[in-house]
Amino acid sequence: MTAGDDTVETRELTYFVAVAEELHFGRAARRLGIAQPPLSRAIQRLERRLGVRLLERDHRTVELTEAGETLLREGHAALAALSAAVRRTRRAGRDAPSLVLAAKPGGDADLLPEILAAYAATPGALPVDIVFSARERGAMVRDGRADAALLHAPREDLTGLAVEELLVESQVAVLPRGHRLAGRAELSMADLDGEPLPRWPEAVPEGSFGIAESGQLMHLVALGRAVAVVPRSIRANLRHDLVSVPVPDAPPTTLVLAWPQDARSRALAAFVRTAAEVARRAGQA
Amino acid sequence: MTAGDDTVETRELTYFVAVAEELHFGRAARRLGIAQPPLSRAIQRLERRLGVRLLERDHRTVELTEAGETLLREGHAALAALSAAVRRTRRAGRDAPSLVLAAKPGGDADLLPEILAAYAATPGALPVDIVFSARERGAMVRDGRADAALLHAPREDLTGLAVEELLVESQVAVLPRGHRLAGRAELSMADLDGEPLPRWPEAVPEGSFGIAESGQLMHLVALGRAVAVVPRSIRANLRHDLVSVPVPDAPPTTLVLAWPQDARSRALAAFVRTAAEVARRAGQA
DNA sequence: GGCGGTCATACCGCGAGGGTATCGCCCGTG
DNA sequence: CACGGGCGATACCCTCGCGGTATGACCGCC
Repeated sequence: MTAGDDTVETRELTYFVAVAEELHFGRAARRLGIAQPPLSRAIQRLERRLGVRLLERDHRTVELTEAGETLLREGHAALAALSAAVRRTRRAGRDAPSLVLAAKPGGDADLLPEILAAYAATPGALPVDIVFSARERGAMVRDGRADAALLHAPREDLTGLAVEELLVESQVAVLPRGHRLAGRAELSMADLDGEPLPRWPEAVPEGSFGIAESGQLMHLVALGRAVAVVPRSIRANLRHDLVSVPVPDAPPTTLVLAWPQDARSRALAAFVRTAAEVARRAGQA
Repeated sequence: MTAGDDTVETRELTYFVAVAEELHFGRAARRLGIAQPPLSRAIQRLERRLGVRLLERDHRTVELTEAGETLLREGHAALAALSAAVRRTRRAGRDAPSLVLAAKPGGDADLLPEILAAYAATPGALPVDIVFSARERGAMVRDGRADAALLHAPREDLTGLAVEELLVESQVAVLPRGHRLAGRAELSMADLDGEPLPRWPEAVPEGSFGIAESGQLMHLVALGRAVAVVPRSIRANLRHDLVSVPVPDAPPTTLVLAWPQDARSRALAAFVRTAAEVARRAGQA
């Protein structure tokens, strides 16, 4: 009876998400670049179509209903899937196809050069564009900006991605050369209690400066403002004024190659296979 | 420069998917309930907006370009996410909230009654609606028709779902009472070579009748038209004219409880916790 | 009690989207 | 080889959905 049309236009959904995030029709309308009345009507129409009240609006305040919270969360995901589809389609239509790999500077455990060389030797290999990003790599894969990314599990969220484990790495603490613990042969996490944060590069404490890049982090460590616990492979590129000390009881980090779980590209499959092969060889050596 | 509008309306995407699946504008238009010319224009507009050619149309034939295949695959997923969002929103707006659990008849390893009882005893428990389906359970969770499902790994695809393992089960062969192998204490997969299919209930061979329900399968077995290899828990409900024989070398099946990986419902979380607890206790007993 | 702010309503104009008719092209066929 | 049939594209028209402006209804605040 109420059933009606089961489809929701992306415009309507975009509008709703804006209002749900702003909780204010006027601001949302400005953000969307339209006037407020059409926005009000669009939301009403959407509510009518879904047969569900999404926003409880009092003359003073706007708040989400249960259903509204659901649509905000799920709708956001749906819009992301949609723009990912668009981005991937655009990329697939380019005349010069390539693979985009998102990596973190210094976060490749030095495997990348060998992987790239091995892949380039593969028949039918595409050019590989490396994009560096410290925090957005997972999102870049999910939204189609990148074909694959090197991520660190379990530090980074892998939901929605297919992964291939490349390397399990124990962790080391990075300390200034003169630090009281710098001479120790190894440390436990307990030894580091009370040391200045950020202990984990990506978990930026609220209110502190964001660490966008490992160079910044290392700089902070050198200044005695922080202590970092990072995968041991970064030891190869350590600044001369820093030392590393193994931390056996820190949970090991796994370097993984991640890609969209429903990807079908032959080139990507070959790249993944090659990377796994290179990592396996490196692990044995 | 070409950038233009980054948004694609769901109607356009639906249209494209129809054409891409039919590979024929006329048929697609009929399926969509519109005339052919507007459909042609919509596709052209979409191509213009994306800046990519999606369909190579010769006066005789229509075929997908690389980009078109990408958009078909990804767009399909995006539309699914969208209708899942709508369905979940509608359900969240119902005045009588409940949990919908998809199960397979006979596929609950007899855990379900206890799980339901334990959950119902939980403070704030919602009513649980059980929906039976043999093949669609995973899809039902993905598209929002169900909040959770009991699935059998690795037989069923779990991508995109969060899961909790409930029970690892070894498998048994189900045979007619008079079968030549019925007296054996155990069997290997090799013993079953050459036995009539379907060996696996969900893998329905092309061209045979679909086995929609385990009663049908058991009937086929009783008629000597098939041999089934299934989780051992079904032994409890076996027909009197059938016998079961352990098959130790068949890969074990895991009964898992699966739900959408980004679900946030408190009720669902409680249900999952309860189910895991019940399964753990049952496993110890 | 006026004033400002908020969301809803009224009314209007335009353009996107759908329909019909037709074209242009190619192929199969007698 | 001429012709008809089937296909997608184009031309043209019309409707209605969407957005804009103006205004209303309601409320809290100075």
